[in-house]
Formats: sequence, structure tokens, C-alpha cells
Amino acid sequence: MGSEFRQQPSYQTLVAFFRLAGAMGKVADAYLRQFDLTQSQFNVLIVLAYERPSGAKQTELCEELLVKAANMTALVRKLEGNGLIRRGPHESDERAWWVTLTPAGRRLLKRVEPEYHRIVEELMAVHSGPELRRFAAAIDRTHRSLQRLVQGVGL
Amino acid sequence: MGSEFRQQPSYQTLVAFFRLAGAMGKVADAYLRQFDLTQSQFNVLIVLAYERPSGAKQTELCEELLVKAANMTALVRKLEGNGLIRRGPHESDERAWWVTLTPAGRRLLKRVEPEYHRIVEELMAVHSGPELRRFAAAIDRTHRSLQRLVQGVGL
DNA sequence: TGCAGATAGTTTGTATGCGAACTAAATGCG
DNA sequence: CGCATTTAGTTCGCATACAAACTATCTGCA
Repeated sequence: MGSEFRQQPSYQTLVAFFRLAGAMGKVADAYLRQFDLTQSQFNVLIVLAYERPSGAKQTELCEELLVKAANMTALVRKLEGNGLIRRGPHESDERAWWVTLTPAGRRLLKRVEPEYHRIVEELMAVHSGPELRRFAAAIDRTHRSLQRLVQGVGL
Repeated sequence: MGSEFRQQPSYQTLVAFFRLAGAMGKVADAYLRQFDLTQSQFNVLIVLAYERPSGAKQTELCEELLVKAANMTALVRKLEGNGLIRRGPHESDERAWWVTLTPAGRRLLKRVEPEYHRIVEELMAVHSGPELRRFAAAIDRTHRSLQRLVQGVGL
């Protein structure tokens, strides 16, 4: 039966990984909800603040954040509705929006980030320097393994 | 600005962690979609097959799978509609459903699991024994740190 | 130049997640 | 015993994810 497989360290590690990811996501959501933000919305603001200070097309935000274009529509509309970003015309492409952070968006980030950073630091402070490096290496190894797997099987 | 913070190993590890979780989830979804299953649906079937072979209340599935009762309703209804589980009366509690795997559900699992196991094994085979143990330890450490954090701040 | 194909974004339908409010049944305490 | 509280499950509104189909615009090649 599948019962022995479920005892394998590789499987149990994977389950623990998914559970941790879920739990961390919930904590992030709980923190951001105080500011009427979701993780996805916060991520858009961060990209516009630090990676694309002069603005970006929605497609570029999609690439950066691994979000499908279909989902970006509602996301940026919500942020626009809340006054945190602006969607203006693209200077040379009439199909595209040019998305920029508004002053209100920038102000909100300034309120959200300090505590957010403190939480991340405290969360990760349990790892020693070498432990953290090995953790990051294991994540990278797994990611590369996943990519090989996807290439190979065409998943 | 937040720009230096984004260079911190702790932050970058966290970002890589979330990206890997997202990528793995997408691969799992892509595999399961061949069988007209989602991850959540698959998880319910697994619990009913191996943890609760004689059945379970929806609430018990919720606890096992960290799913809110509000979400379990649609989930079990979908599985019931596809003939993979049965929802019958609970023997002593008229408020509750007694959820069991149907023969069709068991047969589907038998088709899904072998390749699923093979994928997990291949994915995790990049880690040596000690690497895998350290990876699991890092996940556990982070999970405990997260729990302390949530307790402390009341997030 | 002009049309085929690529690209940007939207819409729709489905599946999942949350919180909050709700019904009905079970429980427990005075 | 009976009423207050808890528990099981549902419903609603919202946010996010996917795929697929669609419009409008741009681009490149013949």
C-alpha cells in the first residue's frame, strides 16, 4: 500500500515543507490584513518600489511575481481602487498599462515594512549562519531538481 | 529604504522558500489534473485511505489537513459528486456527516499514487542522506520559530 | 505594404483560501 | 430538567489561483 511510502524521509520532509509554507503564508496574511493588504498586493507594491521605481507594464509585474496575466488584472485594479498604484497609458504601446506606485502606496509601504522586516529577521534568527546557508542550498537544490523533473516529464 | 533588507540572506532564503513552494504546488497540480484531481482533493483521499480507513467527520478531515470547515463543504461535495467519497449519516451525531472512501476513490488512488511517489522520490533524490536530514531539521526549526513568533505577537 | 502571428490585457468558469454570520444539534452546568 | 454554550456544517463576500477564449494592438516577414 502507500503506507510505507508515507514513512519515507523524503516524503515526510516534503509534507513538512508544504505545511511550513502554508503556515508562513497565513502569518504573513494575518500581519498584512491590518493594513488591508494581501501578500500578492504587498508583493506588487514591493516590486514597484524597489525593482521598478519608474513603473512597469502588467506583464512585467507578472514575470517578476510569477502571476498569470489573468490574475494580474483584478490585482492591479484592486490596488488602483485603493489608491496605492496608478495605471496610466504606456508611452509607446497602446495595449499596455504603465503601472506606478502612488505617494499613498509609498507611504503605506513605509508603515508596513519595518515590522515586516523585524518579523522575518526574528523568524529566521533561529538558524546559525552555516545552517541558513545549508537551508538555502537545500532549497536551491530542490528547485533545480524540480526544474529537471518538469523538463524531463513535461509536467 | 527596504533595499538593503532585501539583500539579507534570511530574507532571500525566505523568498526562495516561497518560490519553491509555489513551483512545487504547480507541478503537483499539473500532475493531478490528469486525473481530474486537485491537491486538496487528493489530500482528502489520502487521509481517508491511510489515516481514517473507517471514515471521518468533516471536522476531523479539517484538523488533519489544516482546512477550514467553510472550505471543506465544497471540497467534499465535489468529491462526492465525482463518486470518490460517500457522505452518510454519523451514527450518533445528527449534525455531522460520516465521510468514507468509495471503491472508485480507492481505485483512483491506486492509479495516481505510483507515479506520484516516483516523482517525489526523484525530486528529493538530489539530497544526500545528511543533506535531507539537515533540510528537514531546518524546516522544523523554522516551524517552531514561527510558532513562537505567533504566540509572542498574537498574529 | 499588408497580412499572419505574437503580445497585452480582459473575461469567464472553476477551485481554493480566508473571515463572519448563520442554523441545527449536542453538551454541560446550575 | 432546562437553558446557555459549544460544536458541525453551511452560506456569503472577497481575494487568489488556474485554463481557455476573446479583443485590440503590435511586429515581422514576404
